[in-house]
Amino acid sequence: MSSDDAHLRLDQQVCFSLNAASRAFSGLYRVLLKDLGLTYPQYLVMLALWEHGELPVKQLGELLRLDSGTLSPLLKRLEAAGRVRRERSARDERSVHVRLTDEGSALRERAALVPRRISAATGFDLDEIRDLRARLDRLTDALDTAAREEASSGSGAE
Amino acid sequence: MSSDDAHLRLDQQVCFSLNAASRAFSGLYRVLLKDLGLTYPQYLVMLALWEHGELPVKQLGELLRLDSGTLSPLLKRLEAAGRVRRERSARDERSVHVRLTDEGSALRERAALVPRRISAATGFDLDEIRDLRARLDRLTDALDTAAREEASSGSGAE
DNA sequence: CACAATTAAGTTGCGCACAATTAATTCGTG
DNA sequence: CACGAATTAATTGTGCGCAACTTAATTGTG
Repeated sequence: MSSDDAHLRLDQQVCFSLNAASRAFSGLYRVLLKDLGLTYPQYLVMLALWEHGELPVKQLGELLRLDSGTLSPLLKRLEAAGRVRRERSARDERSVHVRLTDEGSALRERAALVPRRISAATGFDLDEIRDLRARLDRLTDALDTAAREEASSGSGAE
Repeated sequence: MSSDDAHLRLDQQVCFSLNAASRAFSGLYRVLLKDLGLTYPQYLVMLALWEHGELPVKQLGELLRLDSGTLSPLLKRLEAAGRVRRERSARDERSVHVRLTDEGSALRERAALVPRRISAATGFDLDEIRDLRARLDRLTDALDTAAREEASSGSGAE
């Protein structure tokens, strides 16, 4: 209704475009990971484990920005599928360590082609990818900060 | 293990960054929309209705890239909250038209501030936003195309 | 006109994301 | 050492996204 409708609408569409792109990625990953019996979030967990070997749930959550409400059932499914094992730490019984089974490690070979096919599908070159990633990470930081501020000013004690 | 690990890992992170940015947006919208009693997907539906007044579910799905499996329950919730009404079209009884209630229309005023606050939170200027959106839309198209090709070559007749 | 193919919504089932809560363990401080 | 605060996972509940399927109406073709 005001004069800056165009501005406002455009802006709304950044999030919309972002959302669409994110879902498009998921769709492609879904197809590529189907044979491996992995979802995209499960694939991310496997990537982290292939790189680090073993991780406490806490650290996995920090790496992937996911909380236990998401990770606990996800890890349960990965364990049921024989890809990982979970065991309480002896040193700190609050902590649960996730590590690959032999089957989980072996899956790495079969997943080797995935990144290349994703890369090819984007049609972006390395510089473009780097640039896009940088912008997105900057955006994420800005949004996270704003959300925290809104949350604390909205109902907080000030 | 191969020489292009860096390339592969970077690439994986585009999707990761994208996903993170998308969730960060959701988080901020969640805070801003809380008072209105809307989720972000519900807000998108309301935006479409505020713009078009009334829409068949089919067209709503095309605008938002969502299918009936997602929209049907979402619209049911919006209807239960008194924001929209659904009625079967008289001309074509397969089609269901969604239109705003008075309460739904009135909500527009209260949502007027949201885009501005989102815009401010990104820290991006108009050109940057336009550019980012263009890249993301290009990416989405490329990924959608690739997913379709993978799907048809994976199990299709050719 | 009849009937197969198509189209539009809805339903079911599964997995993810996240808020809120709970349970168990560890830490910190008196 | 005791006990409250903090930390770590897990659980519960709600909503979204999507595949697969169902139901009902319309369209197209003979």
